[in-house]
Amino acid sequence: MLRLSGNDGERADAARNRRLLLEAAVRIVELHGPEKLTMDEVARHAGVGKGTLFRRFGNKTGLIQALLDQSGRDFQAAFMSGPPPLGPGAAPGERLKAFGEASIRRCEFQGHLLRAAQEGPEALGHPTQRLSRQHLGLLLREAGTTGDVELAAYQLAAYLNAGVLVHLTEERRMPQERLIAGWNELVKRFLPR
Amino acid sequence: MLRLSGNDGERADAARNRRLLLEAAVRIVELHGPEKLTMDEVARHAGVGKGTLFRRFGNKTGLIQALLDQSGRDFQAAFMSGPPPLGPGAAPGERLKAFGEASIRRCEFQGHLLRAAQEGPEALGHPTQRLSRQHLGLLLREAGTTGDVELAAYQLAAYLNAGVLVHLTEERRMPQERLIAGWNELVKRFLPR
DNA sequence: AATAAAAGTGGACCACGGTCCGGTTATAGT
DNA sequence: ACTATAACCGGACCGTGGTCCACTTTTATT
Repeated sequence: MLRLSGNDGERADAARNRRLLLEAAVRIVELHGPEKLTMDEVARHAGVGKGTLFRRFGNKTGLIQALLDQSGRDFQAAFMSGPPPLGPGAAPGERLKAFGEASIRRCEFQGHLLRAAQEGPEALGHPTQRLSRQHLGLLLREAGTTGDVELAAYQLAAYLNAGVLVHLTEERRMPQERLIAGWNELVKRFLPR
Repeated sequence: MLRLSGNDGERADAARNRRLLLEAAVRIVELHGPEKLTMDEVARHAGVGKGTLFRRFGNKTGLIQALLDQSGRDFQAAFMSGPPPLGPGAAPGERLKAFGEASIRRCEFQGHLLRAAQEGPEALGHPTQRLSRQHLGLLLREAGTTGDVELAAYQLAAYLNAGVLVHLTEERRMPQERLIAGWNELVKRFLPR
């Protein structure tokens, strides 16, 4: 029987192409902005067929998530096991504030990509989003919030949606500080007094 | 100089085609569901060219908004000038609760269309959504909520987003009553105690 | 009734996301 | 080295949303 020897169950040529594709995508975004990121162009710049691109990343959302993967992992690691106030060690209320602030700041540079990755009917079911809500729910419970905590997590997460945040900053021209202050107010409303 | 005589600045043939197109769209949605609502099919069933369809409604979102227009106008009229508790006359807190409940119930039958109409980067800037947020902000102010009321309206509206609501009901299988109770809890958090 | 301009019309055309499948290549076992 | 097979590859192809523009129809004016 045949077995794979690549470290991730991925053949060497496939791994090479994944690298080429990601590099091409990064170059396109840096040079021409996220709106020019089309699947055809990525494949073309990588010198690879379109089928390969879709086999590697599933769809455009998957490609964008791969692009965001590094900073996404960093972010997850930070709030799951990093230093306070984002990570464990601080009071849950402080961690909630830090979580929102970090999310909002992340939108400054990656807002458009994040929005693209978060739109579509299935986005809310994606593991990354689930993890965020789970984390929010956990902190709320730790903080002693009563009632339907699961829904409360959805309510908090809804405000941190990249589509909302980008609209607020670009269309409504609200500075980050205001969005962060708004988040802190919101969090305070959820904490028991 | 030429002038239009149609009541809405629309030529007779154009009005006829608008009617045909809307009827075709309604038929398609009723018969085969919203996912089968393609612009080509609508034009074909209406016996009209695609260019005409796009001239009338701008884009697919515009067509869907036109489909939702009737119930949307009813809803707006209800909370702007209808009977309490949705309309003026009731306490602002009660009106807020009624607003959310009505929004959530509307999603039961029109969720998928509403979601389609609300996705995309420009949806948050659409007049309908602006009006909703304005209304929420007004009620919050009337209720004596302090702080950044404008952002608070965004925070409330974010939970009533059709994408969120549909996900909650269909993916997470939450009953409407729970979503409504969650809304009431949320509203309570925004009211001064 | 004739006229001219504004408004409307339709379908060819385009870009993009996504699928499919016959041919190719890397890999494990011999 | 040879072979079998799973994984990979590329690009032709499709559906959909949206644009474009030469042609037709309505309408106010005369």
